[in-house]
Amino acid sequence: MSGLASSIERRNGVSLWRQIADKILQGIASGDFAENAALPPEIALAERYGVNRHTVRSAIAALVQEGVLKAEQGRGTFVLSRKRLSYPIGARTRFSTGLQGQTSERHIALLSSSTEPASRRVAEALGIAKGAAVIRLETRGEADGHAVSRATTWFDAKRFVGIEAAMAETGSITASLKRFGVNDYLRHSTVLSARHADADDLAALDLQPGAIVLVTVAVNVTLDGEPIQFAESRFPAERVELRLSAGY
Amino acid sequence: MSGLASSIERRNGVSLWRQIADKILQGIASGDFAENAALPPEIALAERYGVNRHTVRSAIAALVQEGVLKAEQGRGTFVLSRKRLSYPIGARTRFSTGLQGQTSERHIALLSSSTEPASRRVAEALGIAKGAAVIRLETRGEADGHAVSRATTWFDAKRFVGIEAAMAETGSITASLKRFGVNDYLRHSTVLSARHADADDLAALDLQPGAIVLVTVAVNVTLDGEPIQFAESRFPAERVELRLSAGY
DNA sequence: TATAGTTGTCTATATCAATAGACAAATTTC
DNA sequence: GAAATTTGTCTATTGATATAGACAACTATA
Repeated sequence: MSGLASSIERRNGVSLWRQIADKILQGIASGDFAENAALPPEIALAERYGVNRHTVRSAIAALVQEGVLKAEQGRGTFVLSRKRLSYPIGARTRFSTGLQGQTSERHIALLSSSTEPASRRVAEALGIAKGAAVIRLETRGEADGHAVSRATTWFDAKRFVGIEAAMAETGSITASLKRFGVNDYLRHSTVLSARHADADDLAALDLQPGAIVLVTVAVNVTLDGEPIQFAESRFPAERVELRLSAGY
Repeated sequence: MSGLASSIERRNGVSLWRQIADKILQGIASGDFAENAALPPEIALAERYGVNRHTVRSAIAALVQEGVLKAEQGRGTFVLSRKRLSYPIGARTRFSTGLQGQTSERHIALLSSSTEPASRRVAEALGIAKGAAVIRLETRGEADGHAVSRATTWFDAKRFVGIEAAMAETGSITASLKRFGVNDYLRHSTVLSARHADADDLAALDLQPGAIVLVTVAVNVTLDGEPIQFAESRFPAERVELRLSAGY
């Protein structure tokens, strides 16, 4: 790889400094720029990307703001360790077990909950009538104090009365479902896409505007094949990658 | 759902018109804006997103350029049918079988090929020594005349001598591997991420600058577990979604 | 045919983004 | 201590971005 000389596009709606900030992030993720080491000097980066030094400085300023880089006058600009989390995704993946070994502290925070009529999409996924009551949970996944996911989850309101309370108490979907007699469940289907983060995601995931999120839309079912949960999760692409293992 | 009022961020490196173009694309994908129907008038969109009408016009102009919308003076602006391709991904997925039923014509075009020493990443994936010769193929997947993927693939040069010729001839990885005695293979692991498209992707996938690509990095193995192929594929997020089915 | 609704074009203005050059301030190296 | 290297600050200029308002051109409908 090492996508060198893969140049920069002008007048496209994305400013040069943001594009270069993205390139530097890629460079860190791919190992081109080692962690805890100095970045090439600004003049070298400007030459490398074919832009003015001040443009590089804007990119660096944004990454310093994000906490990815640290600039020291006279010495250089340094890469703070910020490895991407690798988030396994598969039939039996749960949030807490997924990141085992990569982080020390992780849980799901319940941001808000509400009951609403099912949209067509939700109704079809859960196998209930359109307009039937569903419980919607807005949650944020956290690992080591950093937000790593932002999800919207729907349950059949009739079958899972009070699951929002269980969720707030336990901080775990799996534990909450157990209270309703669901001891095991499988991921039935997942659809993956990507887009720019919207204002909601930006705030919840502590991202800079323009950031990209990976989006998964999944249906979980019991071992009998009964759909119990429909969820859309957003992951910050700069901090998380999704891994599909063979044993899916 | 229906992320209404999820507002717009200013001075972040991404211009307002590009953010609004993204929102309109989302709206089409989510069904907020029906295909073949008229978009709300420019003034309504401007109010909805809290920007000037001219800014909305810039966004629409970009999407007209991309072929997503069609504006007609006096009548309105219309959504051209442009559904996302749903690309299945799993242990036994091949490009040609994957899109069956969704498109009529599909094949892989070989853009270029070369022999090079294996980087650390490639060597580890293929289980060969770093620096050993590998064949690199640059390909583009096409469906119905539209580019839907852009991939870089590596093979052990010793084991797959001349695979680039087979690839150019057959337009299929599966058929090419058959010539080397590989009648079946499995996807061993896949890592998923997303980023802004670089200049290469933009040209090959016919994207507008600022577009997002889904990135998969995969290792394919024979039934015996021998790694034979390492590939990084880029999919345009606005045209393709990846689907993981239960039967993975 | 008249009117309302919608897209297209034009002018003007203010701010952001990018380039350019010069020099200050801090650190490292000789 | 002097020189070289690197980040920080300042001024100036150009082009892209965003807002504002007015009006033309076209379409559909009453």
